[in-house]
Amino acid sequence: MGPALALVHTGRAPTRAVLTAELGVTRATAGAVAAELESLGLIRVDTRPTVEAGSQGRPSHRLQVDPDGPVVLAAQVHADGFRAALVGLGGRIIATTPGCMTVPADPAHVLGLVVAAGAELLKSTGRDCVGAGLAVPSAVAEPEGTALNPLHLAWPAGAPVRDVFAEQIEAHGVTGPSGAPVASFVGNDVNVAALAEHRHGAGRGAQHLLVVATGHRGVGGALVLDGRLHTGSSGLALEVGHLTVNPEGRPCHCGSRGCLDVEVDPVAFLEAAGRPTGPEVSLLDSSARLLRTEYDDPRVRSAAEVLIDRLGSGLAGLVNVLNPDRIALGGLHRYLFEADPERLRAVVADRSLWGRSGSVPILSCSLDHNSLVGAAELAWQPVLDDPLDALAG
Amino acid sequence: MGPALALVHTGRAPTRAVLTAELGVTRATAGAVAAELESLGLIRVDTRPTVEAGSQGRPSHRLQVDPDGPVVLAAQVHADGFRAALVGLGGRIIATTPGCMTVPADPAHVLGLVVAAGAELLKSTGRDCVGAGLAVPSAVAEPEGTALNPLHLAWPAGAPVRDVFAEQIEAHGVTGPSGAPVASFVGNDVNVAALAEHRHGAGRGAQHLLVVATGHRGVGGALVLDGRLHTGSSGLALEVGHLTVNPEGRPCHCGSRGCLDVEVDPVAFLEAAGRPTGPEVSLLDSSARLLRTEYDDPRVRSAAEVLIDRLGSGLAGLVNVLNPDRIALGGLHRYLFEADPERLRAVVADRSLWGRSGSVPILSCSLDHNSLVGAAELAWQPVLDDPLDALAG
DNA sequence: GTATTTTGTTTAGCGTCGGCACAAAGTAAG
DNA sequence: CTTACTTTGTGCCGACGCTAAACAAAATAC
Repeated sequence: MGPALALVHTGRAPTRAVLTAELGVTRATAGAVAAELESLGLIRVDTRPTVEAGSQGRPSHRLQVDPDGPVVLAAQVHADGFRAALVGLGGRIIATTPGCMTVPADPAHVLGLVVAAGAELLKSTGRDCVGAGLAVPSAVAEPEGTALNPLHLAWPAGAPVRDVFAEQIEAHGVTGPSGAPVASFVGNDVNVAALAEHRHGAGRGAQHLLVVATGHRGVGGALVLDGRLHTGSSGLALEVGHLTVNPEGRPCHCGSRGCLDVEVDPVAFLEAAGRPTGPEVSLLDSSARLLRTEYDDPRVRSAAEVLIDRLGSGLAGLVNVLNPDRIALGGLHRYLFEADPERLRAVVADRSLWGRSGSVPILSCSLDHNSLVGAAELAWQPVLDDPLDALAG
Repeated sequence: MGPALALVHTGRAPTRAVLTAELGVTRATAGAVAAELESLGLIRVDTRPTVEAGSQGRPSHRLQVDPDGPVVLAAQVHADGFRAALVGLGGRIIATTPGCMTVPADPAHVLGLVVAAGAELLKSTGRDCVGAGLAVPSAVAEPEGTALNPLHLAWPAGAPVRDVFAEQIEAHGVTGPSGAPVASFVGNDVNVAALAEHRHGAGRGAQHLLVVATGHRGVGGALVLDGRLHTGSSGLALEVGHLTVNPEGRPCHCGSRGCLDVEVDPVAFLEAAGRPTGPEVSLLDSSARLLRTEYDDPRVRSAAEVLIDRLGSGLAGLVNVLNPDRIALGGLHRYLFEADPERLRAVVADRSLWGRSGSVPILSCSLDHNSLVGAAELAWQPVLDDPLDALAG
């Protein structure tokens, strides 16, 4: 049954006829698989006649994820607080808490709060839960599941986030249909956001998707290869923050100088534009506002151009190494790109080796809450891989 | 039957019992698969009693590739000439031509010579041929199969090497058991060398293997992910030659300065060591000799240390992005590494972000003629994937 | 109204694999 | 030397999943 549910999940199998073609099996087999998924309550077959212009033959029934089907619990923690959501198949956010602010606290406390919020959502909606996923702003070492640099959270380096999250899931009674605590997964926020963008957003249809994004501080990268996240052999791949993008640049805590991490982030931008870098929470937002509404201010524009050139230099280096066929940008990088798309495209093309790779399409991330949806993707993965086993076991 | 032959090919299935465990099937199934492969003439079952100390139970028969089985034609062209070989399963070189020198000439001429040499080997040995592979010192664009920068060969950029190679295979009557011309494949020399090292050399058992190597001029990189070559979405990944490793370095033809390509190659080394850079053909060999026999010369040592530091800087950047669990070095990089292994390891560990990734093991490439064996791997791949289909079709 | 096209379903049959029993070939212990 | 035990290899049977093929259904084309 393998990848059939994934095809419906990502919208690549709108009908049984397409599913048949995508799976490379007979209509009989595809029909049986669809019936099985329907009996599991995961998908629905819409038998209403669809008005499709210019098509001959018997109209096909539409396959769609069951809007009343099971959900997964998605959680995100970041510097300022946390958010929990319930996410269905297809990346649909069924319910979400408002963004909650917290003071820094130890992992068990913060994850307890976010899991409690998610459990509350489950209770109030009455949905079945089949998994849980968490996105954290830190590299996550595999296979231990520890957070190596949760600096923004004031957590100790090496905090065992996977285990703590699993404990909280169990403690708050987040159980699946079988009554046992659901399986839980933890990933870096940019990594899982890339997964979400690949399946439901700006990365749909890309073979190799590179995502680069900033949060309030620091730069993250992620790579989706043939539909799977590339996290390297110990979860630490795509640490792109310390590519050199300005040989004369400011020193970085890593020991080098001119790193992407310190050269292309909201602080660097606001300083270059001569704006205050006051209360931390709004650095990204105020950068975005500046780029969108005051781009005719010469200081803003020239600051943006300098940062665009440096970002382009970093992206070109990544293009030479990874040869992706699409790039999606998030956070400040997205706003810089949208301020002057052609400039960034030109810099990347100019500094990457092959015109062909240089012309790699660059897009903005297109999903709201892509880290939440991505955390949910982690939790959905076992169901996508083997629905029968994941729901029955 | 999938990966069974690949397990024998790479030495991971020495007996049927191990094959059973590796495939995760029953003994009955594994035995049937082995019998099938034996009937195809690909492997042999050695029933002689093997002396294995300390093992209870019935001794197992050894599975080995059939030394008299079919071969593939492997070809390599480089700046100075070419070489052809016949390679059996297991990466065994059955026969090889001596290295042949040529003057630069057009692709059809050079590839005609190398294929003719290979055809001659086939004729003189009387072996069955089931495929052909070619390694070229140039990026190969996919899916076109064109050589983008065959500078060392004095070929035009964009030369359709795959088509030309296939034409020469057909023209010289290199046919398989069915009588049709064998399938042919072309790859970049460092890429296919990485494949060979992963399967039969220094990369055995690695999950994600990074290979960096120099030839006479220029730097090449390759990445093997979960046993498959990562060539990016258009064949141009791992162009590592233009990583910046020396911000104050010499200008590079790519427009930047201080690129790995010009900072860590034989010319840069010999110049730094105050040695002549005369006749092109021996630049790599004389660098190697210098590093092995005159490392107590202060100028040699200090030149080597400077280049080791720059190489380490480039490798650290790649480690941060790719997070491999092993690195294998070839060409000059190998000799630099062997001159002072601890220094290179220390630089890589120091400049990569995580101590854990920093401690990634670094090794020397260990196969003779790894590009030839790698070219053969390309040709073997269809047989490994589906022996029945590849040999019967 | 009839033919054509495409989709969906039913049935029969084939091949692959797992489970199981049994045989084979060694070591370990008496 | 005999017996017990462990591990490997093989033959048989049944469950399962898939394909092929025929049939049915629902639209358009003429």
